[in-house]
Amino acid sequence: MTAQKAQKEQEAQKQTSPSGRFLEHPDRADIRLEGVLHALSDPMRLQIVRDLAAVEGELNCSVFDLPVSKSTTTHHFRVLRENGVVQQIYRGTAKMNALRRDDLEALFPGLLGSVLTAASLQASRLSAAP
Amino acid sequence: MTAQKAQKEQEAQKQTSPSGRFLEHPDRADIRLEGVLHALSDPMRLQIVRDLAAVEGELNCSVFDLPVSKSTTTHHFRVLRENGVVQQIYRGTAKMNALRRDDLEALFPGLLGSVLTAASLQASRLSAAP
DNA sequence: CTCGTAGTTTGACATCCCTCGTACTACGAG
DNA sequence: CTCGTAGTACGAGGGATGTCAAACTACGAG
Repeated sequence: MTAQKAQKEQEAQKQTSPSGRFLEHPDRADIRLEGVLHALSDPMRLQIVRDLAAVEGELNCSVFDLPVSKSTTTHHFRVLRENGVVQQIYRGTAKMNALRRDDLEALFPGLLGSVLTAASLQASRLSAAP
Repeated sequence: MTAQKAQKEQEAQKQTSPSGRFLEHPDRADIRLEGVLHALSDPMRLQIVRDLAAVEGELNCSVFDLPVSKSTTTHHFRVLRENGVVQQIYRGTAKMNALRRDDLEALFPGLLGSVLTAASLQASRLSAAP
């Protein structure tokens, strides 16, 4: 499922779901470059974004094998969402995550790609040097 | 003067200058993507980088008209230098600053460009909507 | 030598950020 | 209905960050 479909699904949930499990997302126009850069400047969050980019779809929180507690994981996903980097939506007990590729590309063309490339290069560089 | 020339000049100073006014810079291999993103995620520092990029050369600290005190300005330049974004060198009483374009381009191709483009786009976007 | 200019250092302060544990809620399976 | 799973909320602690003012250092001009 694409991020756009997920967004529409969330819109639908806002009107039909009785339980109020909604997640606030910034509008595209409210996403700030400084916020995005800050969100990406944490190693844990950068790893999350790389994983999300790798699968081209959406992932639930628990597939990420992060070396931190559950609360900390929640915190990092919240930062990514509040800064407009990811789209989150509840599906049953799971919370699915997807990159907001289109929004980011429209606002900051090429930025996500070069950050992902840079992260890959750095990862190779660091693992190659013992 | 280019950043490379400035670096050589600093190497020379390390051996000849009696006063010990040197500034530590990370080697290219020690520059980390997370650090660069963090350095760029502050509005003040992003503005500095944009100004440096605009002139294609080097600028001393005082040409930046930042709405903060002198100590805070020193602090921001230090963060940029310690994270490998700028090259600094003393020339008389002035401290000249230049982007480390080549190092950044080698490590993270396209990153600096897309960040600068994104910053320009955002600036237009924000100033256009009153 | 003396002075002004440019920038640093130090210390302080408020705030934010990453992390955690514990208690809690929402949902699906049975 | 009951239970297990997935994730949230709520502090709280410890460290980093952005900001400032005041005292200081280094250099060039005169």
